[in-house]
Amino acid sequence: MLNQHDQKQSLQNKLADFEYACKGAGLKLTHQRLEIYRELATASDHPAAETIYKRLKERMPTISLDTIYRTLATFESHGLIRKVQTAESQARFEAQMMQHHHLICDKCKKIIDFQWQTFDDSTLPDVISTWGRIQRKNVVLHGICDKCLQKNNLN
Amino acid sequence: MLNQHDQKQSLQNKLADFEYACKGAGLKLTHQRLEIYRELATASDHPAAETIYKRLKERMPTISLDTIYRTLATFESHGLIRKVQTAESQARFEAQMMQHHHLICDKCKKIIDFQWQTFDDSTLPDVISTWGRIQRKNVVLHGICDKCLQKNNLN
DNA sequence: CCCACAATCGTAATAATTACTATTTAAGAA
DNA sequence: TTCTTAAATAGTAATTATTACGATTGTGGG
Repeated sequence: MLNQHDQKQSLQNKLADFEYACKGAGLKLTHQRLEIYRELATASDHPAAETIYKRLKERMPTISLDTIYRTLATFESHGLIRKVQTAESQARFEAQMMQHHHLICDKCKKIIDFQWQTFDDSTLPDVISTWGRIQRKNVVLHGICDKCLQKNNLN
Repeated sequence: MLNQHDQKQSLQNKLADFEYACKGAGLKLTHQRLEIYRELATASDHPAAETIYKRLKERMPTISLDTIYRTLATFESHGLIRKVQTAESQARFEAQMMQHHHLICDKCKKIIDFQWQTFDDSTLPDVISTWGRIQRKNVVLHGICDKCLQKNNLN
């Protein structure tokens, strides 16, 4: 497990890792894949496929929405990115693969990443032991962010 | 906060609470709403709208899919049920409103509820404090359940 | 440089959800 | 109990999100 410092991996390194992973998986390194990955890796807002499409279209006017969806699915199946669990209708994605947790504003739907080492180190309750093989344990916090509280005078 | 024992609330009590909540919210107590709620309250598999529709159609042949969606949305906005966060395209629902957590099999997509008092009692990391107002904190565990492990010889 | 085949583009199709309108029904008043 | 009215439903149409398809393009190995 990498430490706090390593999480702030430079974009350079991420892209290098990405290229290496593509090579290893036999995935051709296309312009589109590189740009889609770069877009997701630099985005901090866990964008939906449609959002990525709109952003990329500025730089790559001919890119197709199908390519975005297909590529994101490919990336996910190779463990390069993850689909974020939300209760929204549109799926959202993230390139951050290090252990982290989510803080979700139920008003503006903004998702923030955070670390919680104490939780990561904790042992699961006994009932779980017979269930199967646990691969990930994550915390999801829901609430209203400060900005929304002030905007709507909900405080 | 109710204790462990109260969580195993009888269907009778749940339905009574439901009727009371509808009355309080000015929601008409229709046959459809009652049956949709009953179906969800007795289901243990966090069903999708479509699933509820199929099940109810046996007993209520004329019920419309639109009613299922509309009613579930109404229930959710009144805090009677919750939309479960998944990475699937279909939204899934639950009537269990007591504090609990989810264990999800990434193979068969089955979702199991579990309790974790130690986690519920834990305090959040400091970074969170300035974010806004936290309303829920939940754990989501991902993995492969025993059944799937044996079926696919993944163990 | 050329070739094979994987990947893309543009569009069509499907899946999931929401909207619309005529009709029905719950629930309060008479 | 019957009447009244607004809310809710059924059936269907429309929209949104995602996936599929077939012709064309482009990567990467030889």
